[in-house]
Amino acid sequence: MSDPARDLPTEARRRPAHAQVAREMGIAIVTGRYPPGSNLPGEHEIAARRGIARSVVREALRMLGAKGLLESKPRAGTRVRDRAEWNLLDPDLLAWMFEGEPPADFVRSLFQLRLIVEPAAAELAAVTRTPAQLAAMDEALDQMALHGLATPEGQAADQRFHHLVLHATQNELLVSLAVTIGSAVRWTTIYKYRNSRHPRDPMPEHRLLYDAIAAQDPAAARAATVTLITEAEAATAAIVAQMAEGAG
Amino acid sequence: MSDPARDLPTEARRRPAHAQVAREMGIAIVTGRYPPGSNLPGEHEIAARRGIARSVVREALRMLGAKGLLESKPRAGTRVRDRAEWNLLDPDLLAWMFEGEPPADFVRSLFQLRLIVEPAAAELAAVTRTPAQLAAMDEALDQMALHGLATPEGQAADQRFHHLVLHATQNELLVSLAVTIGSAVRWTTIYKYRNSRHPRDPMPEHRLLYDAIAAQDPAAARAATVTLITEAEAATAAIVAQMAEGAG
DNA sequence: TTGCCTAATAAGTAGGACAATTGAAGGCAG
DNA sequence: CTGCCTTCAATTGTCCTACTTATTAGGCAA
Repeated sequence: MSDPARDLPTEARRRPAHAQVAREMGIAIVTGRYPPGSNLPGEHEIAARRGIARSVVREALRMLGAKGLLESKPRAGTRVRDRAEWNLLDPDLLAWMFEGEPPADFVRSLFQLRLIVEPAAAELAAVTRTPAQLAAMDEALDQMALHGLATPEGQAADQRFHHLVLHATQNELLVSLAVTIGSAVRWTTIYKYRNSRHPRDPMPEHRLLYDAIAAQDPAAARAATVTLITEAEAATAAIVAQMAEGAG
Repeated sequence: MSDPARDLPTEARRRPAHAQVAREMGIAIVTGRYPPGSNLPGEHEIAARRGIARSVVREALRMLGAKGLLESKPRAGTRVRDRAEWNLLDPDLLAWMFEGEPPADFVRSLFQLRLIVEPAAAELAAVTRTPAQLAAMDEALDQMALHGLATPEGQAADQRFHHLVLHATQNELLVSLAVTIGSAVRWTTIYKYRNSRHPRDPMPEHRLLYDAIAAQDPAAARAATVTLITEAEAATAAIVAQMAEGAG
């Protein structure tokens, strides 16, 4: 009952120190506090400043290096690599991007990518889906309709439905993309329902997509997906504009 | 003078130990030697077996963990995560996949992804490309025609051309995808020209794509890209079949 | 000016020690 | 016998300290 900070997704609950440090430094980098080409403080200094061991710092730096953010050389120090070399499709990186204020250009890129990948995936899924997957999609939509998209359960069902569609393509690279995109889309959904109440009921479109996949109609599946994403983008754009208004 | 193994691209030239270990263990994991769900040897044991310090092992494990391959917990050890949680869009992971024998299903997924992303990107690029980018593409194609695709220079020019197309979309997520896909495609190209001599001259199709982008004709750009990838896939499939024949 | 050589510096590696966590064995009560 | 609880031990997590290696800046000589 009295468990403080349990339903606060922003606060981490007892993660290893190296993961914590990696997260904080990763956010600092992707939000521009350490711009590409600049050097990070030395390992000793970072460790001393945070009161932790150098090994922890090094493990964190290795993690960020594995994501393409950093490059370390003796004597030269640790440099932030050029943005083009970052592995932006990394789920952590995506999430960290949205920790700062959302860059409008990045959101645009994200929806553009969705508009490229997901309609094509829906086409594929309409052909390759199994009956079992179809049933799972049906159930996810039921859950979604039951709870509504304003609730965490409903949002989870939404995510599950879209993930199922990607998964049905039998293409593990597309599934991997789904995880990445999904983590980012979660953010837009949260903001959408935080700032405006029920902008539109997306259930009819979702059902349309489901019906197309059930009927194994690729063209209809594509059309339904395009509609879905386009509307989501429009809604998000409205929110972003509203926020910019409020800020300006 | 006496510097052995200097011009061997397969062998790493003095990389840090932690990167070396991460690479070797990463390959062992993605090629199935440590299957998902299984536990790795303990950190002490790995260190002792390889004759290195545990700190080096831990840094390597953190790198693999950052790519979604591992999950470590006290007492429970370090477990290989489920394949669905791997970050397959990571360039290193992609490269490591091809260190073993190429999984046919994975190659299929790769070309399917290319067929989804690159034609759409070409459409975009045809509209958004700048004159400077167009000129760079032209030069890359000239280099490609000059050296031929059988040479490293020609292959580099090919990569550069495709990268330029993606870059012209002004979408950094697509660019990031390009790096990933490109690193994998490099493998297929190498094999293609190692096992069969000049299966087909791809220059006309490349020029067709260039002309479409120059004319800002999205439909033509899409069509040309589809042709390019389809032919590359057919050629690769033939090689894979040939290799399977030779193996069986 | 140019080239080499030295020295300073920061990352890389090693190795040991202890703490924290947690899964599992074993004991206790029902 | 069953199920909960305690205790234990194994493994990762963290810290420390020393040393090594690579790299570059800057001095020195030609």
